[in-house]
Formats: sequence, structure tokens, C-alpha cells
Amino acid sequence: MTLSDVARHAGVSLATASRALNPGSRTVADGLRAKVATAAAELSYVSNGPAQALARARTSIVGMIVHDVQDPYFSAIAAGSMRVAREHGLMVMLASTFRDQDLELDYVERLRAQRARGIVLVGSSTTQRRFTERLGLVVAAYEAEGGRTASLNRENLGSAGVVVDNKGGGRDVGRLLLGLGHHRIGVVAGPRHLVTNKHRLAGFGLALADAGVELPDDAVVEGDFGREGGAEAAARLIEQRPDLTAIFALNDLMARGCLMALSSAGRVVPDDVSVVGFDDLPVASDTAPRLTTFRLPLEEIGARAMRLVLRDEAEPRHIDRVRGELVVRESTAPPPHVSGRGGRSRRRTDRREGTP
Amino acid sequence: MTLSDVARHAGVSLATASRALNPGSRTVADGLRAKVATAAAELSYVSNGPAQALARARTSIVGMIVHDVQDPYFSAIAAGSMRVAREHGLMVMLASTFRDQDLELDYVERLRAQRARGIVLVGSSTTQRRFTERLGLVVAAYEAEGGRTASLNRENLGSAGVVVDNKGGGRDVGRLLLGLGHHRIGVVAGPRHLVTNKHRLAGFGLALADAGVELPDDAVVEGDFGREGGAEAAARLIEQRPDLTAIFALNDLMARGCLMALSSAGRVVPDDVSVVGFDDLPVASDTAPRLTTFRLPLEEIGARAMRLVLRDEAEPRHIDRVRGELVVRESTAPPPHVSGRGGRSRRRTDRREGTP
DNA sequence: CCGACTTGGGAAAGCGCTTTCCACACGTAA
DNA sequence: TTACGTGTGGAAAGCGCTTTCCCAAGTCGG
Repeated sequence: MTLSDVARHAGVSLATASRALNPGSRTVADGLRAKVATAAAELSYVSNGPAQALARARTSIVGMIVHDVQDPYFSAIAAGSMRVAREHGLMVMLASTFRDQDLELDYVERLRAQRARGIVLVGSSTTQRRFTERLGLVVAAYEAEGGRTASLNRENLGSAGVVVDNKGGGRDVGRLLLGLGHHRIGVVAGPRHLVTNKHRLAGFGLALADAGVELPDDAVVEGDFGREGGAEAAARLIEQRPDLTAIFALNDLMARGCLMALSSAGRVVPDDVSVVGFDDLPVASDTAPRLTTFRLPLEEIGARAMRLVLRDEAEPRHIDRVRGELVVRESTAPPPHVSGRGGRSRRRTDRREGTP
Repeated sequence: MTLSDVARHAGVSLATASRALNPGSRTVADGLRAKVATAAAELSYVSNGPAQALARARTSIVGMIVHDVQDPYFSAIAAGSMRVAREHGLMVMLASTFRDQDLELDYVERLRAQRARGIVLVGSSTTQRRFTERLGLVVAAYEAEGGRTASLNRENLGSAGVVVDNKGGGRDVGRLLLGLGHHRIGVVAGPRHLVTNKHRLAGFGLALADAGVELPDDAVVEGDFGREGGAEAAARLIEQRPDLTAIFALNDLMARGCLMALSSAGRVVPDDVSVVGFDDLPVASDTAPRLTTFRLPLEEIGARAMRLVLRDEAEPRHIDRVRGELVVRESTAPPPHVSGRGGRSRRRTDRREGTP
């Protein structure tokens, strides 16, 4: 079923059929346009995408590369991006690298081969030079051919992008904890090479330093992203630093893990130890106690990144900074010793569990 | 940068260049193949996907349509499918309809236009005849052109697919609750027209009927999928049937909502009321108490659906049935009045909250 | 009433590949 | 030596569209 079939069936030329079906080309007399439309419908014709792409030298495909579709952080961003793509009449090719860097490079190449209009690269930059360079190379090759890219949290990539104020978020968390009276605070961090992590931690460290509070090396432990990684890291942390009164987990999934580890260790949150997460994923309000966290407008972030890819008018290297906001829930409280009711007592806040 | 450029640069003909780059076509002398490879690398050439697709009359794209990427149920399935697609060297075009049926039809058409190898349709069939018919039509048109489709939980679509034993799951949940001694049980259901829902409910009803336990109409309330819908529905349910000792929510997200509603109403889970979910999403073990639920191997399901689309050898109408398993956690217990400690007492199980 | 425009249809030239089909050079068996 | 596979390179014909380019037919001011 090709366009010529439609043209023949409608009794017009191939050219006219094409024009009738594609608004925005040249005008076609109403009568003919209708005839072509009818013929197309009768034959249940749909254009051949690849042929169209070849002739037009542009596709209606836009690519998106995330670390893990299954991680709610990324699926929220993807949802935002897909909404915008839809608004522009584009289809999105979503690739999940499952944190395999070679796969990421490969996917960029394949999207280049597909002649995708643009690519949204989601995920922190890394401090690993070798990978960063290679990625820069393939992205440059893609852009040299007219492809547009936008990245999220990859300032060193040189393309347009949106950047989250992770440092500011970390700082806000630090201030919150200090304000509550904590000064023996630990951090459960993700993989060290991820710049996003570094920034959250840096902002946090800054806030503490401003207040003259130390953040010793052994109060910062590193684990895999995700719940299990967080639990494992938190377990190590509270073993080596049992005196901590607060823990900042660098994302909500890890914070959820912290809750598990603390509970296993018989520590009550927030009475004995306060816990703060980051991102405000749905899980943050599913736990008991619900997590105090730093909210990022993830869908909005995804939407913006996609818009950056799609609007041609914009300056090609625009960087869009976005801030989040602290959301205080029940996982934070003053430390035990300033509660005025005696240091290690098992006072429990009167929280209505599950109510959220 | 086209293949002719590469050919010229390597000093061979276009045909040879094509053959050298595409293993599986005709053999090319090693020397020439190497020359072509070098030339391609030097020019950082990647093939033009659309042109290739046009000439070969087949793409390396496979489509996937889900209701909502952001729903962990669907993202788990998507993850499984994408893994398999990757293994086959295909890229997946993921479309999220956000539960808009017109969008679903539109996406099938667009995937057809893109000449996608196959389409995985994820999401319950509906009892709405009009939509089912229209979907059947577009799918048939797609398949008539050689496209392959596989669906998840859409038995009425006539294409290959995997089907979850929702009825069996519902039955197991019913038996569990009965076994604990419950006989005043309510159900928080999703939208009535979704067949998946109906099956879960039907299996559940069957189990109760077998035991001679009634499931009166006013013990079944309907709400939107998701946490909020579940909370709202559960609130209605406990208001109109305050005597219930157990609630079966037809998925985990709604079960999470139930927990919220019960907590607001001052009812303790599982002491006053038991709650059971379905799916075993991550959230099921993030709540306190953790949810008893029926586990579905979602990634595996997604993987199977994708395999169904991709293997050409298989019988075209194969239906793959998959079972799940009950996972008993802390949200279920015997009903108050059989606890032997006096009916409405506020006995609380000694649960270590958050420990999960 | 006539040249200068405008409007809209159709023929045909690609877009960048794959894949026949043909040609040629060997090696081998008769 | 002849005849015939066999292995390998190249020319060229499409794949199904879009988009020039050309041309016929109307429109209009002078």
C-alpha cells in the first residue's frame, strides 16, 4: 500500500497525493484534497516513515537515554519529556543503559544512525575522564550532522541542558539539620564518581562548615544507588559512627535503605536519628515515618530538557538552572540530647504512623 | 557523510562498501573489508537508518505502548521488554498513553507508519466494545502488513500475548484471608471496565463463594488507579461498611492508599483491619506495615511479551500464561474477634515498624 | 484585449541505501 | 586445452516518498 496506489485510486498524480496528505506543502484544490483523503482512508494507507524520512532528510523521532527506566527518578523525568514530545508530534525512542557506559555510547551512535531529531541525555556526568571524552566525541559527531542534544546534569558535555541546583539542595538540607540542633551528622552517598552526588555533598559540607560543624571522612559512606545499597551503607555508617544523630542520604531510595538499616539496629527515626533524603520520589511519603527530603520537580525537568532539544530558535548552548525545595516531614527532629528529656531515652514522637 | 563517500575514500564501489559493512550479506575479500572499515571509522560514518530501512523494507525498531511510564507496574514491564529488545539489537520506541484511549490508537498507527518490527501492547483490555473494536482494526491493519504484535492481558485482541493469571491470584488472596478467619471483607477495585480488575475480583469472589462467604455489593468500591484513588475509595468503603475486618485492594498502589485511609480513620493495620495488595511493586515493602500482596514477575512478563513479538518461528497466536505467588507480610492478621483477646480491643502486633 | 502574474497539477529527479544481475578471473576436472 | 563452476567486484535498478521544475489555465490592471 503505497502513495502511488492512493494517487491512482484517487485519480490524481503522485505529487498531488503527497501534497494533499501533507499540510504545509503547497495548496491543493479542496476537491482533490478530499478525494485523496477518502482514497487514503479507504485503503487504510499510512505513509512509509522511513521513505518519508529519507526524502525529507528528517525524522519525527527523538531519542532519550536514561540510566534505568525502572528507577522512579528517571521514569518521572521520562514522563515529562514524553509529554512534550507528544505535544510536538514526535515519538520518543527510550533507551535504558542500566548504568552501562558502553551501552550509553552505543545508544547515542544508534540514535545518530536513526537520524533522530534530537537526543535527551539524562544522568549525572561522571568524573571518569575517559568516558566523558568518548561521550563528548560521539555527541559532537551527532551535532555536527545537525542533531540537537540536551543533557540533564552534565555540564561538562558542552551541549544545551538543564542543571539541577544540587549544591543548593545539599546546603538547604545541611541548614535544616543544623537548625534542629544536630552536629554529629553522617552522609550516605552514592558512587563517588557521579558529579550530582559530589554537588549534593559539597553543598551539604559547605553548610556545615559555615556553622563550624565538622564532617569527618568516616561520617561519609558510599554505596550503590537504590534501596539495598543505601541499607548496606547505612549499616556500615552506624556501626563505625554510633554517635550520629542525623543521616543525610543523597537520594530517597538510599534514604529508604537507611530507614531499614536503622530499624534493624533498633534505632528509632526521628527520635534517635533523623534521616533526610533527596528528590522527593513517591517512596518518600510511603515510608513510616515519611521522609523529609529535598523536592525536585522531576517531570518539569524532563519537560524542559525535551523543550531544549526541540526548539530550534533557542541559543544552542543554553543552560537552564532549576531549583527544588525542602519538604519537611516526620523523619527529622531535634537530636536526643537537646530534647530536654534526657539523652538516650526512648521518647517517641506521637506520630500517627502511615497517615502521611 | 554517505556510504558513497566511504566507498570512494576506500577506493571501492558502493556495492562493496555496503557488503563490507553489513555482515551476513555476501563475502568480501578481507583486504577490502578492512579498507572499508578503516574508511568508515576515519570519516566517523554511521549508516542512514531510514535509507537502510527503506531499502531493506524492515526497520530495527520495535514499539511498546504502555498506559503510564511513571507507574512502577509499567516501568517494570518496560524494563523487561527493553532488555530483550537490546539482546536482539533493536531499539524500542516507548509510548505512554496516560490512559487516553485515542492516544493508544494513534500510537499504533504511528508505529505502523514507522514500520516498526513489532508492537508490544501493555495494559488490560477493556469491556468498552467500541474501543476494543477500533483497536482490533488498527492492529489487524498493522499485522496485515507483516507487523507482529503481542499484548499483555488483552485476550480479546486476537494477537499473541501473555496473560497473567489474575483470577488465580484473586482466588489465592481470598483463600488467605478466609484462612485467617475473615468473613467480612471489602474490596477496593480499579475502574470497572478493565478486564484485569474484573478477573482479580472474580477469582476473589469465587474463593469466598466456595467458602460460603458473601461479598455484598456495598463491600466493593471502585476508585481510580493509584494511591489517591485507593485512599479515596477506601475511605468510602470503611464509612459505608465499618464492620469490615479485611480489605483487598486490587493493586499495590491502591493498597497503599487504603493504608492511608485506614490510618486517618484511626484503624490499625493489621490489628483492626487486614489489607492485601496485588503486584508486589517496590512500594509494597516500603510501607509500614509492609503489604501482603500477590507477586507478579513483571520484568519477566515484559521480557516474554517482547520475545513473543520477536521470534518469528513461534506460532503466531501463542498465548503465554503466567502465574504469580502470594507474599505474606505484616499487613494481614486474623480478625480482631477471633484473636481470643476480646473483640474490639486495640491489641497491636509486636511489629518492628519500618524493618520490613 | 493583451502581457504579467498567480494558482495548482504532473513529470521526474533525487534522498542513501540494498540487492539483483552481470563480468571477470581463477581453479579444477575432462 | 576446453568447459565449467566458484568466488568476488561493480553497475544499476529500485525502495516510497518529497520537491523541484515545467506548464496550462485563470485573473487582472491598463
